Amino acid sequence: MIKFYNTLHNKKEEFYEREKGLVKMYTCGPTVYNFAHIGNFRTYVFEDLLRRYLKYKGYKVIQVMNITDVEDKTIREAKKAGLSLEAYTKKYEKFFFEDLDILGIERAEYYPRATEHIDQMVVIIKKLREQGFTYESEGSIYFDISKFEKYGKLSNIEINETKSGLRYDTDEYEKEDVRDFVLWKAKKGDEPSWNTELGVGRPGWHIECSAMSMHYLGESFDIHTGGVDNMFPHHENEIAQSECCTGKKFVNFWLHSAHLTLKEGKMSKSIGNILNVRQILEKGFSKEALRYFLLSAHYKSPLAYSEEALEAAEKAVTHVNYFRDFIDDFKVGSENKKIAAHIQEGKKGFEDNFDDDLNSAGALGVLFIFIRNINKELSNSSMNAQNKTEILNFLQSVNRVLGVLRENKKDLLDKDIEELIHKREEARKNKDFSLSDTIRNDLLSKGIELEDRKDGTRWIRKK
RNA sequence: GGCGGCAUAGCCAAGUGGUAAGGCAGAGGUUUGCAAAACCUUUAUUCCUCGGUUCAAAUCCGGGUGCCGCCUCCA
Repeated sequence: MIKFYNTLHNKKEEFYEREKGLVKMYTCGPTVYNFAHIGNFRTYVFEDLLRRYLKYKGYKVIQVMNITDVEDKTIREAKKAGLSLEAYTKKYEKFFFEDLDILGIERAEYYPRATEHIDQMVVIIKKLREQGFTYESEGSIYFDISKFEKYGKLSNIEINETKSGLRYDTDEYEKEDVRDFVLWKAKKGDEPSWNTELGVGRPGWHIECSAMSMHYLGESFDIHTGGVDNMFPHHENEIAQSECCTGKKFVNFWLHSAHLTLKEGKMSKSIGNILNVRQILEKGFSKEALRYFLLSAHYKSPLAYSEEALEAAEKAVTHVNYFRDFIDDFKVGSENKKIAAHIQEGKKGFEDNFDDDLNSAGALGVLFIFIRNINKELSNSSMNAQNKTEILNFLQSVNRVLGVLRENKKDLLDKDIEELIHKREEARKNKDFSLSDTIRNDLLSKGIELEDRKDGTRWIRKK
């Protein structure tokens, strides 16, 4: 039984799907006007964890992640760069997908671009207009939130209690109420525009997600996720426009992830305290360490960035990988009856934690206890081939969710390294320690670490 | 001003009524040609503070303090 903290009701709830065995989820994706920063990726890793765990539990998952390629920022930055909107956004879209791969984030089933779904947006806006939920002002179409009584339900915003003295840029908006939001923006200047039944213009940001989610997942679906900052107004607006359009409940479960923070507060482009994936790798951290760091705290707790935390993550990831390699290289002997029990315990602990609102931090704790138990077991007794296979299978199954194991060194075996190790073995036998140390240091400088054990020398790639 | 969240060891971080997981760092040990790594052992009488409920509280309730998020584009 899986439980999720459902923001819609502010409590943990048992998960249920609309269609047996199938989970349809929509995850708010990137606005492709720049590199996504690692705070953005905290949310994408959380969503990946959600997706992978649902699959681990046997669900078929259909995930949609939108690519926002038309809104104020993409238009502004494309113009600044002297590129067409398409040329400009495709560039960052490409970087985005590369970064997803670096972090081991599984691909969603659909990555719709807003610019390719204008028709679907127009259909929704027309329906809303027919039903009297909108009004027009200077060619733009706005959603009238006073027509939707549930407005504010998700974020617990009392719409009459807005901060007094709060300043809105009234020059830019011609709304009747400042909290109304725009569905369709009339063409301004030389902005990109589409000639539609609604006139010449472009869609507002909020309608993009409603249109793309309902197009691929239907009028009602199971899970919608995003960062907490999107709860209001974006998700609130999505609910309003979608439910007013269809008359049906939009989404059953809303999951929101907390921010990655720095001393200055949350990581955000407007504060300027951002780091992207490539910058982390340039500092010398591995991609697995970054992923581990991002899932080392529960997704609903703010996570503080620091290099110390990344260093700890790096060591922890190496620890797990070292263990996998140790098992992989283990010379089997007789059966060890305790191993199956440890695996069972580990599996239960892992699932209990993930069932409980994706408690990845708790699950990692279980994994390390498992590693210690097996190490202890093997330090003074042996195991047979079946034990070994079962341990490796368990690690693989856990890793299908966590994604922190590096490629098995045997997949990238390097003949030269093996040869050098052999040469060093000879030198050591001949007590030529200066040669053996030289070889060891050379390899270390290439990131290959040697370990002299009773049964020979092993090597691991540090990163 | 309104709404919400958080406060656990040197650092990071689980734990929501039954007597403090785990990672990193530190200490001791095993091992080693010497190392490094690995492995083992160990490290919070106590969970921001003050009161209350209870046989029992880090966990529930009330007051206080501090930090953060949202209320405006934002993962």
